[in-house]
Amino acid sequence: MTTPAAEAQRSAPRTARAVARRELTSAIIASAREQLAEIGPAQLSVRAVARELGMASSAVYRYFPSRDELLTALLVIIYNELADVVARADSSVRRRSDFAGRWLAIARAMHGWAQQRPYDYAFLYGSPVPGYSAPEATIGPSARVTGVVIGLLHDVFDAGAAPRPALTVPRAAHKSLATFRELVGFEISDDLALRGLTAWGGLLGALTLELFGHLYRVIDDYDVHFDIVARRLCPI
Amino acid sequence: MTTPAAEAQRSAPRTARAVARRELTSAIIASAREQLAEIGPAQLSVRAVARELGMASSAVYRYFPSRDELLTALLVIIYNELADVVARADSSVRRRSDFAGRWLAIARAMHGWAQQRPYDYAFLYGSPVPGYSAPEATIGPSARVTGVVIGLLHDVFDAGAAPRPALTVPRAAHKSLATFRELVGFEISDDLALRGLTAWGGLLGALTLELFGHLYRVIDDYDVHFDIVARRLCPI
DNA sequence: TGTACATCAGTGAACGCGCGTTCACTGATGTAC
DNA sequence: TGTACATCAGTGAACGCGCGTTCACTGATGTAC
Repeated sequence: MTTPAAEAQRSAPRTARAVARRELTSAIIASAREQLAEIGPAQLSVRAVARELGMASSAVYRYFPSRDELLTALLVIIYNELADVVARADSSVRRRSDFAGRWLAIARAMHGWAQQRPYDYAFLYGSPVPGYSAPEATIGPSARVTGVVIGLLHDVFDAGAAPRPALTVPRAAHKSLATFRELVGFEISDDLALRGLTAWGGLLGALTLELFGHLYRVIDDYDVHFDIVARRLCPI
Repeated sequence: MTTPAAEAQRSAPRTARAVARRELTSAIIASAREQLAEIGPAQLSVRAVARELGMASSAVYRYFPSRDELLTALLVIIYNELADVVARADSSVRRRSDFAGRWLAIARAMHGWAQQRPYDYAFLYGSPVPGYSAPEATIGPSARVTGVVIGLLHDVFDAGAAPRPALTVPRAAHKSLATFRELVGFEISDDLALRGLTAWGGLLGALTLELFGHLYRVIDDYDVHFDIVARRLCPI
C-alpha cells in the first residue's frame, strides 16, 4: 500500500535532478533494449549503451550499479509489459465465462507480442544468459504473466467447468504438484492444474518452434498454424 | 552410396598427417563443447579453444575456417547425437505397434538427454545465436530428430490407428500444411499432422519450462512431472 | 631406396577492435539556516 | 533572500582483460620419379 503523497512523488519528481534522473534512466533502458534486439542479452554492453547516449561509460554506473542489474531491470520491465498485454487480452473477452475464448485471447496475445518483439521473447523464455542468474526481483513480474493463466483456471474451477471426466493423476504426480497448489492459493484439481501446465508449456513450445526458426520451410502460414495449434492446446 | 574403399579410408586414415588431423579436429570439437557448456554459444571463442589445447589461436584456422563454421560443426554433431538417442529409444519399444509407448519412449529420451546436456539442448532449441544463422548443412541433422516423430506418425497412419473422430481442420490450416505434407513424403491426415506438430511443440515447451528454470519453486519432482505431461501430450 | 619438390601444420606478431569496473576529480544542483 | 555546505552527476584515465582473423614464415610430412 502506498500513500497518495508517495505516489505523487514517484510519478512527478520535484527537483530538476530527479527529472533528469528519470529521463536518463529510461534513455538507458531504451538503448539497452535496442541492443537486446540487435546482439542479445549475453553481449549487451554497458559501454555500448554509454556510447549511444554520448556519455562516459562510467556515468552509466550512477544509474545501474552493474551490467547484471541492468539486465535485471530489463527482465522486470519486459515481463511487466507482457503481463499487461496478456492481462488486457484476457479481460477483453466479452463473455468472461467464455473460458475457451479467454484461453485463445491469451494465446493470441502472447503470439502477437512475441512476433513483434522476438528478442524480448527470447530473453524471457529462451536460453538463460550464461553467467547471469535472475534474482528474486524478477519472480514477481514473471509470475504476473503466468498469473493470468492461473486466474483463468481459477474461474474455470470456480464455475465447476473443469473438463470431465478428469484424467486420473498418480499419487507421485499429485505430490509433485504440492508447491504449485500452494502457489495458486485456491483449490484446484490435479487434473485441471496439469491441463493448465501442459497447455502453458505447449504454448511456449509453439512460440519457440515458430520464433526460433524451426518451422521455417515446414509451415507456410505461421499465423494460421499458430491459431489452430493454440485451439488444440486449450486446457478447458 | 560410398564404396568400401572410401569407407575404409575415411574411418582409417593412412598417413600420420591424416591421423593427427583427425585427432586434433576432435580435440577442438571436444574443447568447444566444454566451452558451450560453460559460457554458451554466443561467447564461444576460438582463442579459448586454442588456449586449452596449448596451440596458437591461428592454428585452429587450419581446421575450421571461422568461428561460425565451428558452431555449425557443433550443431551438426549435437543434432546427430540427439537423433541417435531418440531413434534408439523409439526402436527399442518391444511391440513396435505400441504407438503410445513409442511416443513416451521418444519423449523420455529427449528429456534424459536434455537433462544430461542442458547446454546442448539450449544450443539446439533455445534462443538463436545473435549474428549467426545456421546454414543449410544443419537442416539434415536437425530433420533426423523430427524424422523419428514423423516416422511414428507414418506407422500410426499406415496402421489406420489415427485417433477418431479426427478433429476438423479449416481450409486455411490445411493449406498452411502444404509444405509439411511434401516434407514427410507419405500420405497423412491433417488432423494427425497437427496432432504431431502440437505434441512436438508441447514436448519442447515442457523441456524449456524445466531446463530454463521456469518450474523452479513451482514443481517439486521434475521427472515425475515431465512423465505425466508427456503422457498427456501423446498425439495418438 | 634416395632425392627433389610440393603440401601442409603450426607459430608468433600484428591489426583493430571490444569489454566491466574503479577512482580521483570537477562542477552543477539542492537544502538548511 | 543569501550564504555555506552537502549531495550528486558526469568525466576521463586507467587496470587488466578479452576477441576474430590475417600473414609471412619455419619445419615437418608426403609423394612422384
